[in-house]
Amino acid sequence: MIKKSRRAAEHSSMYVTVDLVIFTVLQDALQVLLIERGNEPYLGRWALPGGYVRDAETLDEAALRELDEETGIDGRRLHLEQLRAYSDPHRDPRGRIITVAYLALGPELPLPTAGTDARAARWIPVTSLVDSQGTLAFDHDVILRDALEQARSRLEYSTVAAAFCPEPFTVGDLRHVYEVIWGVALDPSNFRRKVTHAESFLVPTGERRYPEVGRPAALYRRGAARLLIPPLLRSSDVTGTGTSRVAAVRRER
Amino acid sequence: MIKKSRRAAEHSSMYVTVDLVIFTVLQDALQVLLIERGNEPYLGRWALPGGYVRDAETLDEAALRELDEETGIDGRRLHLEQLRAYSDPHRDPRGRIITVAYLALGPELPLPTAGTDARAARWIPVTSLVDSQGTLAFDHDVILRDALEQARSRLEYSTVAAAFCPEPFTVGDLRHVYEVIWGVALDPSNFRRKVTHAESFLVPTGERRYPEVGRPAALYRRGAARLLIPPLLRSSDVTGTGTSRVAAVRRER
DNA sequence: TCAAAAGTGTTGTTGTTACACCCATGG
DNA sequence: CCATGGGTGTAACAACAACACTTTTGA
Repeated sequence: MIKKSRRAAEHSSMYVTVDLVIFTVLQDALQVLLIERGNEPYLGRWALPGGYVRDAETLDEAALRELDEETGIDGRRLHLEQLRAYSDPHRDPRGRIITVAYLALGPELPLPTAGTDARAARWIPVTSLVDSQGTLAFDHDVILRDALEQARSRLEYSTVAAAFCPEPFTVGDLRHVYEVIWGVALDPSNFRRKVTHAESFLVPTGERRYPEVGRPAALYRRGAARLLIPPLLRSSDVTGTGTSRVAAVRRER
Repeated sequence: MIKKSRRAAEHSSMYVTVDLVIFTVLQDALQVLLIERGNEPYLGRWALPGGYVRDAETLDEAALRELDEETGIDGRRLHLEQLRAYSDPHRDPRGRIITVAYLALGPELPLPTAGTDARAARWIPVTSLVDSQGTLAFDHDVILRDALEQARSRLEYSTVAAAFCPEPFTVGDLRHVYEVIWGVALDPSNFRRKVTHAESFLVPTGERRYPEVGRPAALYRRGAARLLIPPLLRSSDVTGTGTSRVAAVRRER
């Protein structure tokens, strides 16, 4: 912010946007909120929700505002973190627009209504998008891929997985989140031990949930801990995209 | 990038800068490159090097260019990664300027020459800055703190520590980097086992280095691995700022 | 032969994996 | 009484911390 102010042509102001990668777990799949664009460029293509950053707001505030405008969700109820900035000079055909992507994680959210200039808004299974690249507007394919990896990594070292579960939830609910996002099957007994032994991760309510079939499960709320100690590591090969093998992998040797 | 284009006053273009947190290990301490500002605002105050992003370049390219301009270093020889964006509307008194911070890690670098509009450029021990907050220009104290935590965390899961060591280096050199950055003492034998067992972290050259005193040490170059498997975790309480206890902590119970 | 740093071996502990087994409920 | 998930126990194994010990050099 110091140098080269004499050569004004070399640097000029730019537009800055935030784009939101909003994940939720729905129907045994990780889903991302996409909108169908109602304007040029990329008219009719699916894209991440987002918008311009205003003069007097921080990026975090812009992300929260866009979240509210696009989904009607109160951002304080979900996990929101900055992912990174994307800055290719040609990423937007309208001109120089850099964007800061945000990762948002939340429990089963209401189906959003389309905004004023979006034709539609939908939850889309992430796996269907990652398998077939090149479908989203702008560089949103890349952003989505980075966000997915970030989300998977976050589950290892933090307690954010609980942000996907409406409270109160069972250990089984929580395990389901891990299985869907990592695309693997986890051993129920070992998983239980780990999450219940991690301090301040789960707070028992004392209540139980009676399922249609099977033994009732203890209910929990989210504890105060935000870091998961010790971490819950994925055993390596969690690189694929499929939720298809969730059932198949269990107990394979 | 879609909504509210009719209310132009709400969002306007902004200036975007990159700021560099350049770390090196020098004289048993982690040092950061700072410049003394030669212009208003914050004239005479110490700040992170950085500059405006130009029209036709990505943020990465801007960071590499600034690195070259401020230090004369070829950025391809060191580790460079995006940290995050800082966007407080009042972070720069000149107006709305958001910045994207970069973390750069490299081996003992040449003492930089001051740029055209910086009075001076110096390596400063990080601990002296973190202990006394509120000394740097803009929000650079916050950026520095975030960068330090990021660097400490990176050592756990990646092989970047080797980026601080001029090749070829010994296991002792590498351990020294960990000790200085984490501010703790590590057990030499256990450290050795971990880094030599991690695949493709260290490549033996077959040579040895003969120190002034003591047994000669095997020399290594950096291997191809960028992820450290298994990770080298700091045992928890690595939160302080001091390198002062490096020697004292060893073998405490 | 001593100091100093490199490097090896060993032991107890902790966390993980794989799996056997028991529990509580609705049909 | 059986299917279905919830939940406990346990033995084999891997990683790790602590630390005793050996090796190789210059002085």
